[in-house]
Amino acid sequence: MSAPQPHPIPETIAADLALAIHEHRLAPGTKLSEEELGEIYGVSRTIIRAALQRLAHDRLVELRRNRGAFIAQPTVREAREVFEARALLEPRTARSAAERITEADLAALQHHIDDEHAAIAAGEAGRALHLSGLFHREIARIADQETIAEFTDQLIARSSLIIALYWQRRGALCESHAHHALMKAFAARDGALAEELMKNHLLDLLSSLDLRHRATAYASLREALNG
Amino acid sequence: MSAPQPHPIPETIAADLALAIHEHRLAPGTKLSEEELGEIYGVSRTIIRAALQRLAHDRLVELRRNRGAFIAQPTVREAREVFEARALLEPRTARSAAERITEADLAALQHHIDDEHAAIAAGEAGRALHLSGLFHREIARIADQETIAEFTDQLIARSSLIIALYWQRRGALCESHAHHALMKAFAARDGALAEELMKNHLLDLLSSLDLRHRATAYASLREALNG
DNA sequence: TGAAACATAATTGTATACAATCTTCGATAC
DNA sequence: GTATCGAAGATTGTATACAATTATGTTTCA
Repeated sequence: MSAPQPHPIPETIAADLALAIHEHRLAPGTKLSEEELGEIYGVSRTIIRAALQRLAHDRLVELRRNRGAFIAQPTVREAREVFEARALLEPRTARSAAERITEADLAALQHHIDDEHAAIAAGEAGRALHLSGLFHREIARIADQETIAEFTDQLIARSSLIIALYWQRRGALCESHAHHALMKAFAARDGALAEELMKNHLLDLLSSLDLRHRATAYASLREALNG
Repeated sequence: MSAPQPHPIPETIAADLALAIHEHRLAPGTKLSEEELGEIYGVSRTIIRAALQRLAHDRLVELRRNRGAFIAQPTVREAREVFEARALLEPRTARSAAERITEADLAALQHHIDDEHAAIAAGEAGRALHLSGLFHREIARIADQETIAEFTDQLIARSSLIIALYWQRRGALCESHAHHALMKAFAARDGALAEELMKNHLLDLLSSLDLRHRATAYASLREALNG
């Protein structure tokens, strides 16, 4: 959606597409036609190509030469590596965050959790997943490590694709408990506990994936973006 | 250099520019004119813009809207964060590498060290620095963690810029000893030792930076790229 | 002399046109 | 009936043209 922004620069469009991917409105493997995207956003292919290139660099989109752009389909190996990388970065980040978190930060985190619950209650699974990612993103921001936070952002985004492909038992709200426990550690400024909880949380996530099968579900571009 | 490739696609040009940055032929702050680059590489601005966008995503180039592209000038804070991130990723990577390294890998690493020494002996400081980075890059490859290796690549590239800006006492061949010690740990398949050595090596690098002053040195585009 | 304002030039941002490549689908041969 | 070849169509790759913005240098006024 959001066609007529004041400056529909590539960045804006890339962000919109990324959101659609996070929320599972665009499924892995979906072809992203340049002309169609151009019509949807009301810009020329020049802008679309820049946006697609950006997404490709974040590994959310795969560019095949002379073939076009497709929503990425992470392999089993990539899925493992992404969560292993997260398990390397985020626990340490959680520790830093716990050691410097402010009351305002705590309130913001709680807000994310509340929104996530509301989305689950409303049956908006995609939005809930996105908000769950934002929880992790917020922690990286609180830790005040911009460079690592950017890597984490990228890994969270790729996790959305991985979950779309390999998470079979979707209904489970397995994250809620872990996020609540993390909140308690943050509130107590217990860095060691936060680190341990985050580590286990990420390993739980990885083990909850079924890396044997791939789920498949497609949707048209206009359906996913215009709504 | 390297103007008439069979397919001077953006990727090729971005790699060439990245090499020039690694080898300190292009200094931080240098303006990258689209038209001039287009003439140098014999392609239109379309290709150049794609290459610049890619480099911007790797933080080697900064894009200022309506102003143009410039070789990035990492801040003091960014310099610290980059080496902290490396200190978080690379020691673990070195451990994995040590545990699975093959004889062929060892030979390749030794080859890098030899090349580096040859470059130092020949007074090619820029090339030596680049080869020093390749040593780290090779370790990430050996560890067989593609995702983390990519992050490491990016951090190594940014380190080149940081060294250009903040490394005052350049003559010192401070890395040689550390790389030799790492080689011994790898040869002994001693993961714990490799992890420890890498950690200290990176902290040494950070502490050898003078984060109070910025060095400045410019060169013309053609001078840096056509040679 | 110094600063502000304007005109001109240069550079980047975007759209469009054309070329190259791939896909599709039908015809033909076996 | 299947497979292969080929032509038409569609899509991406690149170059160019034009618009928008910024940089520069000159003029004018205090």
